[in-house]
This record gives sequence, C-alpha cells and structure tokens, in this order.
Amino acid sequence: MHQDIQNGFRALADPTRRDILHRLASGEHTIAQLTQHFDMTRAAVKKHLTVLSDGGLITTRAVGRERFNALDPDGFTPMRDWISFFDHFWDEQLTNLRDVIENQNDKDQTND
Amino acid sequence: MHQDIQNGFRALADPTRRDILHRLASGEHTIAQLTQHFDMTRAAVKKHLTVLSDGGLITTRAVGRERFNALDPDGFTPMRDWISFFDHFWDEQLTNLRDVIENQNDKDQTND
DNA sequence: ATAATGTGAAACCAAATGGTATCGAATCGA
DNA sequence: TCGATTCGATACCATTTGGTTTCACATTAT
Repeated sequence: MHQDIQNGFRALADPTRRDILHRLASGEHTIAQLTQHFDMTRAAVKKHLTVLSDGGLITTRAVGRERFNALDPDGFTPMRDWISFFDHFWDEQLTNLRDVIENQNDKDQTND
Repeated sequence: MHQDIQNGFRALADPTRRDILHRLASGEHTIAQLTQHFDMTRAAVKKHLTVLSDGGLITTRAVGRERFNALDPDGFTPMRDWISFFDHFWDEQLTNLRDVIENQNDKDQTND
C-alpha cells in the first residue's frame, strides 16, 4: 500500500493518470471501461492503474473475471498535507520580502 | 510561468526537487548554496531549478552574478486545488458504500 | 589586467517511463 | 464443452529523465 509519498506524487505526475482519477470519481470502473475513453491499449491503461495502486490512490475489487477500480479516500492525504506545509510559509515569505524592501528603502534614504 | 498544472505536478514528482522546496522554505538560496546539500553537481541542481521554475513553484532574482531562488507563493495553489477536488468525493464515496452495504442487508433480510 | 567565482548551456550517457504487441490464464455464455 | 471475454504478464521499443562533463560568459576581487 501507500508506503511512500514518492509513489503518490509520481502517480499524479501523468495527465492520463489524473484523468483516470477524475473518471473514478464518478464510480468504479473496470480496465475495459476506462480503456474506452483513452487512445491507448488496455495494457497501457493497466500499467497506469498499477502506478496509481502503488501510489495508494486506488483500490481494486475483483468480481469474477472483472476488476473494479475505485478511488482510495485516504490516498490523497499525504500529498495534500505535504503541499499544505508550504501554506504556513506564505505570510512569512511576504514578511521577509517586506523587510527586504524596507531595508532597501533605508539604504536609499541614507545614501548621499 | 505556470502555464499548465502538468508542469507543477511533474516538478513535485522528484524527491530532490521536493527537498529543494523545503530548503527554500527557510529563505532564498543560490544554486551554489543548494548544491552544498546534495550529492550531485551544480548543473544537476540547476536542471531541477529549471523544472521547478517551469512548474511555477519558484522565482529567481538576479543580483550581480548570483541568482537567488525563492518559493513562489501562488505556485502550489493549482495542485492543492486539484487534490482538494477529490475531498468532496470522500463523503459521497462513503455514502455510496453505505448504500451498497444497506442494500446488501436488505437483500439478506428479504432472502428466504 | 588578471584570476577567481557564479552561473548558463550544450553534448553525452544510463536508467526510467509510456507505449505496443503478444501470449497465457481465468471466467462467462451458449 | 468450447468459443468469447476480461484480465495479467512479459518482451520489446522510442522517448524522457536525471545525471555528468565540459566549455563559455558575466561579475567580483586582487
């Protein structure tokens, strides 16, 4: 399962895989169903599903010869949290930038 | 600049680049300063910085012969929003799952 | 002026990636 | 039973990616 955040970010780095996730948001899909919407072979879609599974973003439920792929609710959390870490730096960054500008103004004023 | 969300997700898909972003969270760094912390050449770090810039996650400020790289506050927003889109599906997914279970229970109860 | 420093860019290389084609196994329907 | 369907796995291919090496250019220091 979701051993590392690396597999998660890697899974999100491909547009086809992000498209697959959007389609799975409307419910479970088999590989054949997903393949209908893409201009590639079933084997290629299967590879993407493997990457998504390694990233912990989807789960697979087997019924007979079919495999129903569905979103994994918890899979997105690590990436979302990682990105959110940087939210706390925006204000600080802006404060630093303001300080730089103010110091620059001080220098300008004391230049003669 | 941040033309596409693809460049952003691609930039986040590499552990070295995520490490660089964490280091830039503590303030501006030149390429040489960043390179000290990695076991790779300055040219390799520069390539990563280019990818991060293409993803809209950093900006570069030139002072003399030095280039100060800093986080771009707005760069993370598209990816965070993209991931957040799926947050709205967790409840729905769970509701669907609950419905499936309840329907199953109904079937069980009406089975005789 | 000249050497040292900080960077950019290009050529090159090994490995990873995204794709196809193909084979085989399991399951369903007639 | 037997053909059709759904899928998994492998071998193979072209391109991308992450890295180095090398050279050139601009800026700073002596």
